[in-house]
Amino acid sequence: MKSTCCDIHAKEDIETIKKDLPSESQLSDLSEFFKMLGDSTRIKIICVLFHGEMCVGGIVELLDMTQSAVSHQLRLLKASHIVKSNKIGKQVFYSLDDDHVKLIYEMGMEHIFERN
Amino acid sequence: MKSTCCDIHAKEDIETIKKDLPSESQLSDLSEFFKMLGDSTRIKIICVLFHGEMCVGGIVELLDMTQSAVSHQLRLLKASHIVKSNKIGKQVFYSLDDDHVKLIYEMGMEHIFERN
DNA sequence: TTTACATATGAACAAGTATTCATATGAGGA
DNA sequence: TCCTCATATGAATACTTGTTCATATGTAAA
Repeated sequence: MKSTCCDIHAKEDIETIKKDLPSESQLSDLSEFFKMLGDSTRIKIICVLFHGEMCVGGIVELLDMTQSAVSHQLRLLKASHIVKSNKIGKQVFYSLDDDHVKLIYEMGMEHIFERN
Repeated sequence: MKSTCCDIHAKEDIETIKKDLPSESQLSDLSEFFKMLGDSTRIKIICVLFHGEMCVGGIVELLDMTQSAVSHQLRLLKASHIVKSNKIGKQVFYSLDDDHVKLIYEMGMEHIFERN
């Protein structure tokens, strides 16, 4: 905890970086966002929605999961503004709500493939 | 679970999308990767390393956390090939090991700012 | 207005995980 | 060699979270 450990970095550098760091709440929001992508079920749902709008029952069939489990995850994704919903009759259609997600997904895939 | 729920989508569509989905293990790897970004402490560490190489003690001082907690998280980040380490004498310097991370981080930030 | 269907939701449980504490490792200086 | 410093690590604990089960809501058809 002593500041003597990093002699290679002047005290000023540490302070400069500290001031440059985003706020606690911003970083918290950001990690919450990535946490949404950090679950196998949710990534699968997002993957399905890359193909376009899909109703809950369709997602359930595609992923071979419980309707309840899918519904719970859709709720989280919606709260994070990653998906949006559109009710038509008895059915609720979900679709992606953010163009960044596709790019982020693709770069994540690149990371997976390029690592040793 | 009946396939009658999504009359708007022909049975063929469901099967087509199913075949188009990445493998279970790819999606699992991908979600594991995002899971690494989905923690406040780890995002902070990554954020610090955007400024360049930094020793453990420096990160500890910057984030005002236990050396043990930081070390545990660095271990996870290293296992995910997000950071790499470089030992010089008694100190271990960590730096980013993947160019995608910075881009992914920035897009994540855009998502945070653009949502309502 | 009943009934069936599509989806949402609350509670409970199991599994996973971040931090802490204590201690180990390993390298350089005395 | 002995001691100190920087970092790593194992075990324990508290907390978070994904799924399941049961049930509620809401919509359309009969």
